[in-house]
Amino acid sequence: MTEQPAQTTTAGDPATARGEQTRQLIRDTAMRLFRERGYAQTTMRAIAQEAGVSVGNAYYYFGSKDHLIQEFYAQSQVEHRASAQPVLDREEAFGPRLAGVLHAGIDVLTPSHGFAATFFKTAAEPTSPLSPFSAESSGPRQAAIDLFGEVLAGSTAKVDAELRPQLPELLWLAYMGVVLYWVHDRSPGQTKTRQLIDGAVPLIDRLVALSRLRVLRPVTRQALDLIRTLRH
Amino acid sequence: MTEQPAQTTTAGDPATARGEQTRQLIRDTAMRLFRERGYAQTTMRAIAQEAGVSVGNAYYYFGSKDHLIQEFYAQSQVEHRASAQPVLDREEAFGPRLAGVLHAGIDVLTPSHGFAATFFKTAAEPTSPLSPFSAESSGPRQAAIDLFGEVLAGSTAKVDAELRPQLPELLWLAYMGVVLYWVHDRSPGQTKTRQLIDGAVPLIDRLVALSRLRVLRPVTRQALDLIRTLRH
DNA sequence: GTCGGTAGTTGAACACGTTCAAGAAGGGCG
DNA sequence: CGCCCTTCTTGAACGTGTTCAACTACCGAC
Repeated sequence: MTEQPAQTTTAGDPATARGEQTRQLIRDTAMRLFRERGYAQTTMRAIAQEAGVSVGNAYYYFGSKDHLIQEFYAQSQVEHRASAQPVLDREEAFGPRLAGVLHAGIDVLTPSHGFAATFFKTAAEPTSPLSPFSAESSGPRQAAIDLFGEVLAGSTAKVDAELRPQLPELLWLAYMGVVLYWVHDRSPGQTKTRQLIDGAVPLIDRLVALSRLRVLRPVTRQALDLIRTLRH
Repeated sequence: MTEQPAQTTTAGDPATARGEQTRQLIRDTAMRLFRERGYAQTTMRAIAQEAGVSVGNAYYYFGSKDHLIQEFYAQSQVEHRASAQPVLDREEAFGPRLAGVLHAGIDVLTPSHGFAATFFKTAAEPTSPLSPFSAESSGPRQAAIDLFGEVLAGSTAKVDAELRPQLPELLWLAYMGVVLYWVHDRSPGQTKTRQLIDGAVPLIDRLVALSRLRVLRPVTRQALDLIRTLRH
């Protein structure tokens, strides 16, 4: 439609540059329609028509309708990382850092609450490449875990030596729990989820501090052993 | 096909007795095919054909393919309750009671691991009536929570007075976590899930006992307050 | 016995996600 | 320019879950 020079705007991978703008066009159209109508109500035919391509062409770039979700997934992760940066720069204490990063994650997701909720079912399926535990999404997952690693590393918190290496992954798991709650949260503006974060963070903060307590050492060790056993 | 007397075998609700055996026939056929071929590979047409009815007739009894899952759900709950009974009769200590009931739940689910895993995605969708948190499944859910109430009530465990009323629901939530792990468990025979139960139960047992400890009182209270706030 | 209404049943039709054989576009190379 | 190969694009066709207007079977009332 629009006339443009030979080189792509983003100047990405030159080996696959040819269809790149078509790919982005389809992706952006899909994201828009998902937001406007919801996931189930957006048909592949509608996406193709609005993007001005054929149905089959959409399938050339995205193996299935679900794969379009993965696009959303990756995009959200990047936005989360970016919107968490100010918090990591500003805060020093563990609690505020964690709370800030969790809130930032929900901030990013909030505009898509309606349709994100619908598609999270796909993410829950173990066989799906969309599962946050799957190998296919290990990239975004590791990035997310690393983000919580930064939360911890940049903080002044004193953490039990045995707990420390496991903590980022545990915090990520807690974040998954927050997202799960958010998905089911029907309160206006998902305020309950905000309460969950604000309530759970001091609790986590406290528990992390308590993990160094003598009485709790055996429990801590027991729990960590279990986690190590269960990791695949 | 087969000749039978006027009264139904189960002699259930007389008001809706007429189509009851057709309903059961469709349900049983669906469950069998789900087990044999998996959920996605079983078509509504195949169910109808094998049951010897028309496709539309299956939809007369079950609003959607998903609703057939709910049937599996309810059935599993009943079986769980039944297979947990010996444990509740035999054991007196909290730990063994809890472990026994959790293992019983997985025992019931195990033959269906293949297809149950696939359909749990539907249960994760918040808008779905299949969600364990939804109003539609409040019946089975309450029954399940009550089961954990029995685990606690019949035990000799000493529990913090404030924690006690919340504990059955928390234990059910933990059970949901076990099921979630089981769904993703690819280890042969799902042995990892068994390890999870055997590892987590002593931990829970220990934490419940510790909840009465003075140092932990504030944390316990803080956590319980949060939970009460978040319940809808 | 006949009538009427409810419960049950049917199969064709619809919209959807997905596939695929066929073709078009583009570019390197003689 | 002509050739070939890869990349990209198309739209018809398939199988699926679901709907629905029409039909049949039953059963109580008159």
